[in-house]
Amino acid sequence: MIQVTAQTLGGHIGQEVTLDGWVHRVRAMGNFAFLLVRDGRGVVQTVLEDPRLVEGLNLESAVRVTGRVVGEPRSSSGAELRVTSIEALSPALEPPPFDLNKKALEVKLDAILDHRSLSLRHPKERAVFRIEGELVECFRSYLRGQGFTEIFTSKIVAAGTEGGANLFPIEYMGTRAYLAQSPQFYKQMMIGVFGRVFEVGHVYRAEPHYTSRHINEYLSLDLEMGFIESEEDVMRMEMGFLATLMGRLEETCAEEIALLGARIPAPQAELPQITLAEAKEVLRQRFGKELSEEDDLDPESERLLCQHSAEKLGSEFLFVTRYPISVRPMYAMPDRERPGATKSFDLLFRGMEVTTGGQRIHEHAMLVASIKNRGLDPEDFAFYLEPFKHGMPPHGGLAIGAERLTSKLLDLENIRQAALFPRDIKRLTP
RNA sequence: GGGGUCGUGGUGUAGCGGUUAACAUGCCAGCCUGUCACGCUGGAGACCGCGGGUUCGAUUCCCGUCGACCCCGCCA
Repeated sequence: MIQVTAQTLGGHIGQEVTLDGWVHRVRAMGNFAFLLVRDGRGVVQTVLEDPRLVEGLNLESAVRVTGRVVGEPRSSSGAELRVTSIEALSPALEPPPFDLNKKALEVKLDAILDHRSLSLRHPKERAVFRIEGELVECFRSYLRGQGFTEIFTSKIVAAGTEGGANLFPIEYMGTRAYLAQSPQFYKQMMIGVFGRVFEVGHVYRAEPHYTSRHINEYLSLDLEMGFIESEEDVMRMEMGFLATLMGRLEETCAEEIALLGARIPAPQAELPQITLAEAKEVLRQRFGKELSEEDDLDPESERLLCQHSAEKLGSEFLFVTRYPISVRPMYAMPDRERPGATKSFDLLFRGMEVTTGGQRIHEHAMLVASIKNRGLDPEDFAFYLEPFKHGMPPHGGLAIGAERLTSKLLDLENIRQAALFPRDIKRLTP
């Protein structure tokens, strides 16, 4: 017997096939019925000449249906499966808590997350994660093509990379450890080994915030590259990745993108960039918003700048560069030409910061001085500092928040919708 | 840590100082041979989050509490 899926059914007209999936909807028409079977990626309309075949089968029951595929102009898909038998592999014990077969899942976020394993069955909910999976896959394949090596660093660490305030402490063999807030130190250390590395992994932030763009565990797409001329090399790498991603998503996720009604930006070889100082000037002149020199951008400014970029600079992306030393971590490379500034950047997209990156300090003495300037003790960073005594090339890197990029790409209202099982200030289950 | 909004059948909403608490969807029963958000008829399902107060009377007003969501600081 031929096994088909929602994707492949149309190629088997005239054949006897089986299809595995879940009872998505039943439309009983009297002497016959339409049974919609949802499988891992699509939904197939099947026809039952005897509607009693589904009697007593709740929605969401796992079934194996057998029948013949026929071309059928009356069906909007052009083909349908005429079912001769239905095997209930695992009947649903009760109806689902909300309607999974409507066009949109009209349920409050709270209920969606409380019943995550069920809400994800909705075609639109799960589409988000097929796209997110493609995004990660593209990140990997693009960087491999650029000579990067994938690394897997420990998420259990002895100290944080940028201060200790927002770390999750854990009990570790009688001593205190922390969940990693970033693979920063390790990816830099691996520059001395591979030259170019990347990592896809969860990172942890214990910040007690509750907003639509924060979760306490998020997927960080990190890269770090050695032998660079400046942070511009890192920005170019990100532009290359993003252009490739946009083209690829349109190819591999067309169905999901259409289902979600998402607007994927057209691939652009170059993305606009402005310095932080220029950005503040735009905010002042165009939007009447005053920010002091030390201020970082607040969320409203990020939204306004993206509006500006879309309207005047021809892109929904915008690099903001040359952040001051005061708002960047100790490893950020100072800009020799502009005292007080660093060779760093953020990437804004549709109103949100989706990336932070920059060139790093690679000279041992300068790094030690920077650590001391922050009131930190270089002794505490001995393991990190070691490779810097042994030929650490000029290097830089960045981190992309996968859920943030995904949620903005798909116009999701809340970042939690781009996390399978989000961890936030209140939610530890499911 | 600070500020705001909201808690009404399974789900999503409406309403309001006195109501048989409404609508949609789901569920149950019946009808329907081409639906694709199928349709039609009937039915069940809510002590209006919890506690206290004001009032002749509170789901409605006030206070507290718990919960949810949003914004800010910070960040991806």
